Amino acid sequence: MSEGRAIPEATVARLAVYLRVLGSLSDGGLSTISSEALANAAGVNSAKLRKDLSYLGSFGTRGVGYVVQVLREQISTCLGVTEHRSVVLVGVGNLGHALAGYAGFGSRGFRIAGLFDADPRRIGEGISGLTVQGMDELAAVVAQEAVSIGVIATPADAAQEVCDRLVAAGVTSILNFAPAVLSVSDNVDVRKVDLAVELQILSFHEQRKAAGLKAVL
Amino acid sequence: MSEGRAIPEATVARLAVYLRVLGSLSDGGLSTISSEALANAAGVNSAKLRKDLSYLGSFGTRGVGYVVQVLREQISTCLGVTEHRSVVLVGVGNLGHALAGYAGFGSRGFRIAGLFDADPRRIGEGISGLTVQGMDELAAVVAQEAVSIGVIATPADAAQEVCDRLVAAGVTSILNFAPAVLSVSDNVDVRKVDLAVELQILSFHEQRKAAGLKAVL
DNA sequence: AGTCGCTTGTGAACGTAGGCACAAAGTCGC
DNA sequence: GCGACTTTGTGCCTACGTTCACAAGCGACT
Repeated sequence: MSEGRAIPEATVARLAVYLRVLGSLSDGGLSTISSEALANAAGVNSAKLRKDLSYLGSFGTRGVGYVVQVLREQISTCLGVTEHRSVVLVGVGNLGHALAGYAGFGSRGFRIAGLFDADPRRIGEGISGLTVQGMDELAAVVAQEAVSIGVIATPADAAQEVCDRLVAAGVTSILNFAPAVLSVSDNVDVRKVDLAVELQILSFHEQRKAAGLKAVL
Repeated sequence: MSEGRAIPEATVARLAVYLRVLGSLSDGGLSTISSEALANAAGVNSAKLRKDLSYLGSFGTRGVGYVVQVLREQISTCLGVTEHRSVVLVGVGNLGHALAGYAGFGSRGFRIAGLFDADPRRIGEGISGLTVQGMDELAAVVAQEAVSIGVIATPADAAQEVCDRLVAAGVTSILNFAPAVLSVSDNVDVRKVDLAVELQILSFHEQRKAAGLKAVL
């Protein structure tokens, strides 16, 4: 199966999870693993896992399984996180602070190249080794550090403007934590994480469980 | 279309977004809206929006559109957020702090009924009007405040244990921010948010864009 | 009251994703 | 070297989700 094949979106999301799980397993000293075992550790069906991996090529050994190290390299290459990728973070409020201090980014292939905020009172503040800069500096940092990903952690009403500035500066992928719909041109990818939406989805299922219970009574 | 019909998972996620968008529109004084306009504001296709709404029943008016207020009530009811739903948050580190202070929960149907942490040094700390409690208090709070949703914002290695304790206390839905796969019994719903995974998905698309560019050259 | 224009609600077609089950391909023991 | 056993890679089928396109329904205007 060649590298040229289009990889489904759903598969990409799972590959990232496999990579994380493989990291722990590898730290535990495991050198090879079967699809069954890895699938269990990642919480998916083993057939689905094999199909996912088959998009990257076929480098498992029948009767044995996969070599953990090889798998990590293949997935890292596919996801483009073989060397660290630079990101900028805009909005250093509550959530922005937490993100800036999140160790998981560094250990999983990302480097925060800059922190930005529109509020003059926050500029100059130091957060985990970085200094918060004003929005005027954004374009220069993005260009100089070859940043391709921007993270938006501003209030909703500022999100679209920040997004536009990021795109203007050359960013082509955006991770948006603000509860707002962003409109961007086709060549820019946006992923959104809305914490309240996640809770509401869970709430829906709770609602269903409660309704089901009532029906039984 | 009756309430009894099963609502697809994908639709539920979008309903939460519609509800958010309707909130802003309603604040802006709008009283009715067409599927086309709402779809634009929510960033989806209008046919999809109509189909989504049709799962709740049919209360649009042909030639006119939907009454904003009615729509909000219908969606709120469906999602089970007509009155505030209580949640508990476990893990008051970097991210936990941010979540505890997030105003969006309150305004979108949720109330934080308790903050918990295993670290004795954090117990007693006050965060946005609440006091951090020890894990021993968890079960009592869950029972007393009728909490059905738990949020895990601990390090990965503590996540499974915290999850088990939440379930034992009676929580039936979990939102997991820890980069770990949780195993739970079938009657418990888990949603996970992994910040690094989100970035890796964006990274993948960047990788593709770069590869495409190279192919052109 | 009748007609016209607009918008909903939905059937039908299409595309994507998931899961089973099995042949192919390798290892290990003898 | 050979046979038994293990595990991969994948073809096929089913289920889910998305999009199109249009008939049915409602209000506004005459």
